[in-house]
Amino acid sequence: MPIREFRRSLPMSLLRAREAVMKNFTPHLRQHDISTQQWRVLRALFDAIDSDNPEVEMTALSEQCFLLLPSLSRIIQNLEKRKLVERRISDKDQRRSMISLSKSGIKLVDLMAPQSEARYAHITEVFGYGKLELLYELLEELTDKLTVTEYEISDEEQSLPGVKA
Amino acid sequence: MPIREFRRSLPMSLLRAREAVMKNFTPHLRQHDISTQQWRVLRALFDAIDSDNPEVEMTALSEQCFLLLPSLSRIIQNLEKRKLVERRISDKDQRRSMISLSKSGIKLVDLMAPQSEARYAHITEVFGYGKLELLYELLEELTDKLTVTEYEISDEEQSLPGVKA
DNA sequence: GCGATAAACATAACGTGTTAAGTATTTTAT
DNA sequence: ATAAAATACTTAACACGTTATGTTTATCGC
Repeated sequence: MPIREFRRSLPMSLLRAREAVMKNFTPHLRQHDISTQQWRVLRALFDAIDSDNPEVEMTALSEQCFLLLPSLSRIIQNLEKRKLVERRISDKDQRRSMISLSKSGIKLVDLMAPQSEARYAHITEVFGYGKLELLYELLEELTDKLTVTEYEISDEEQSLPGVKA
Repeated sequence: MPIREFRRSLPMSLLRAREAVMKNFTPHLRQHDISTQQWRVLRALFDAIDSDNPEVEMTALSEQCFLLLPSLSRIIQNLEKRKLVERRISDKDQRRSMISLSKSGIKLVDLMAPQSEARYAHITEVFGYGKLELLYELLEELTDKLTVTEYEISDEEQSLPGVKA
């Protein structure tokens, strides 16, 4: 008997959906020479301004943006060169970098965010609010259930943040 | 008013879910030095064996595997060096490459497929068959609806395969 | 206090994503 | 029949994903 037809695979379906969604955003981002990952960083730093502290450490930022540290390291260097973010070494701990949006960074997010929100509204309208909420819930539940049972199925021991064996 | 909290963004949710799912497969793939993309190619070529023709053209393969041609081009070169796939120039059209699994390629897929299926069964069990089906349907509908309306919202004209304006 | 360990990042290396440009065939138009 | 356009890739360039390794600073054990 043939193995499951591979076009109906969960990773592929998620990938296709993600690509379809992203195509609604990337053209606008590209007009400003911002990648989707760079945009995630800018958005996260923008959100931080409204909270207590506008400065975010690399590790915290990498978790919020779902980026690995090596990727974030390059991205911040890039954004730093373009004067969109600023880096300050922590006084208390010389290892820590405190990242924040620069003035032009804030200006850029202010400029771009409305367009992004408009595209998001478009997706919500096309797909339907109820279905979108349902999809969010399903995705979250899937992620949670797979993350919790993750270590049970790994052959080799691997570090699992948040899970103490 | 603050813009929508960015951790609840559709691309991020899809990305997190995909990552969570992939973590069930990648350790096994890595044991055989196969990337997820390489695995998609091997699986597609394996499926082709059961159909009428075991040889697949690059363009067809790229569509089936959801890979852009430049990526596929590198991947096939890699798999060719490792003697997992074979390439033959089409007699009818010298531009076309006909790709097929080699004997050792078939052996590798035969060896790896059961493990992959087992992981997939695990996911189905953990998440629930019904929910998985529902998720598939939602993802497909989302993808379709966004793909159809794609050209309406693009600022610049861009080539849209499968959509004649 | 001082050596060992850990934490916070940076760099390196390789594969992939993506756009642009190049090459070689085939088809089309005249 | 031949120049022009299209097709099927390949190559190039740059950013990101991922693992491994390096570097610096802080903390822990004694």
